[in-house]
Amino acid sequence: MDIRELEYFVTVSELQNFTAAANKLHISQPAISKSIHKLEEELGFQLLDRTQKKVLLTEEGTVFLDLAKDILARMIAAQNTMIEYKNLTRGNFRIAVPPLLGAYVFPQLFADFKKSYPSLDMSVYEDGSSTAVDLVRNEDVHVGLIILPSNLTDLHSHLITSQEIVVCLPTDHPLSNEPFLTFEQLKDEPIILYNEGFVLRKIILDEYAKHNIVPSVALSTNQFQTIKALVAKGVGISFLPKNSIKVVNHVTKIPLHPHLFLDMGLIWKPDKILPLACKAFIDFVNDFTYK
Amino acid sequence: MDIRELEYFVTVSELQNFTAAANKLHISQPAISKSIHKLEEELGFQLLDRTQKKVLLTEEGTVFLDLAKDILARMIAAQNTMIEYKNLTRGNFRIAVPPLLGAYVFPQLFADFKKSYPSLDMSVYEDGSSTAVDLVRNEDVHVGLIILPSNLTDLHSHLITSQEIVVCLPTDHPLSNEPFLTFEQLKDEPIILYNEGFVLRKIILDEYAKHNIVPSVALSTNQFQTIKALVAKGVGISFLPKNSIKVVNHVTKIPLHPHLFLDMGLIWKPDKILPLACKAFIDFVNDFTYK
DNA sequence: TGGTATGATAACTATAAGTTATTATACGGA
DNA sequence: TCCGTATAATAACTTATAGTTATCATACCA
Repeated sequence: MDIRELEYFVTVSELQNFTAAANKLHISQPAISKSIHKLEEELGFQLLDRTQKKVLLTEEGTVFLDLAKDILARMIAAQNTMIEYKNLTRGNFRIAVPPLLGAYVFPQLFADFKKSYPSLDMSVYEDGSSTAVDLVRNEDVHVGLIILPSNLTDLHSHLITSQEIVVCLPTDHPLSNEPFLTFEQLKDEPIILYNEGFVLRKIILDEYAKHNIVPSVALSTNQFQTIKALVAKGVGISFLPKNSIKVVNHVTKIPLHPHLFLDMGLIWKPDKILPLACKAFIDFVNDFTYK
Repeated sequence: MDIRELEYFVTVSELQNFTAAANKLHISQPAISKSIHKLEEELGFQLLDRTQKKVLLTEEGTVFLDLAKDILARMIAAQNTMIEYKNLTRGNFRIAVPPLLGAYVFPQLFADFKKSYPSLDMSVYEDGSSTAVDLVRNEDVHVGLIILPSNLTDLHSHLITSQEIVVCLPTDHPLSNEPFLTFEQLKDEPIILYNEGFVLRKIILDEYAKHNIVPSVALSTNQFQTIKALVAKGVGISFLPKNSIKVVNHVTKIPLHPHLFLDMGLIWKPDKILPLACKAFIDFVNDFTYK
């Protein structure tokens, strides 16, 4: 019992005519005869009554017609669903986005991607409990948005944007008019950082360490907004990606000397077969330029 | 996209192994490989990830697996349904049963048939508006239970039972002790008959006519019970099949001379393909002896 | 009653499903 | 780290079957 046989049977039933069905299906009439006979042989009774001029369904044929139509409809529905996946009008994937990147790189990326692929869904994992790299390695997510480079010989990666890290000072700070600042100039300033575990914290502390300075950490938080507000209030200075803070009242941004950059990119597991939606996202990111 | 391909895909997905699936399906492993490749080719993307030791579903494969399983389940359900029709554990047909036969031949027949084929259903058409013969000719029903013979060259028929028609008299009637009765003896008795359109009425009136007697019809009814009650009350005499009245108070049954018989049988349209359930009924009736 | 339409049948062809033999590769144990 | 095993892919070939053309039998309509 074959899908093709069902299709032939349904067509003959509807047209009540073998020859017409053959024409509609673009095959010869004997092929239809053979197929229907095979089906009837297999079932053990007649489905069609050919004694009259018109081909009519037997009682059993009527029952079988309904079943066959249902199966064919589901077959077509399944094909259409898969075509949607193929056409990227359906699909979803999982992406890990750490808080820092979720705050300012991801929204733009997401919005632009959605404009191109409105039907594709992504599930965002922003949990701070595992790093994005681990989530990708464990295949809990298909791709991760991270600060590059890490030691990622086992993962593919793609750079999205390189952002300069700038010093954030209260506007009325004595250093706020300098064209650039060095870590030496900042050694006595209390600083506001992300909590332990955030990549940006580590990068800043590593820079201080390079200059053999032990900074005074006024406060740690996992909230981007909190950092900005605390800087504005004069609690301390901070370091943030240049574009993450457009215009904030009472906060001045000054580049470091030498310049300090933060590379952000996408990572995924090589060899692992990704959802088409995720491949589309990777390709999209490839062409994406962060504004 | 073929049922067989779906079956292979589902088996491989469940066993996570091409070779094991091939063994289970009793075909060679390359046949499975080819089939899965064909499916993937057609859909335009991979369903299975063979990069690991175990064969794993891709995201699209997971979606397709559900759809494929559903289609296969419905295919099997359809086959099982048709097997039930074949095995006569499912099925139904339509039968015309005129009121007279519905009252005493049919109940026995129906009960015995149901004992042999408890899952088969029959829809009984007992409407007096069309005759059973017409209902069979128009294919409103598959078979009819009728008084034979009629002029039925266009229909197949099968005799079920031949019943003697007896005179029904009140027990205190002067003729109630006769061993048999002739129409001559009954010419002045008021008679109670079925309504116009009932076969038995016509048979009785035809018999009177043969003897050139115009009987006095006291009353006509379409109710079997009414006839019996009216005879018991002495309103008139009547004529009924011998076995239709077992023992009724105040009613005596006396054979006619010469004997008058009523042949009852089943009719159906030749060439017309009947439901298997109906064929089973015809075969059953063939072996049936009316008690 | 003869012509047309239609399904069945027979013989043949083409397609595709399946087979065996073999290769490439990933994984696990020593 | 390397070898042996398990497993999927590939190639070449065979078989099964779906489809074709040609033709016949039959039912219906004018």
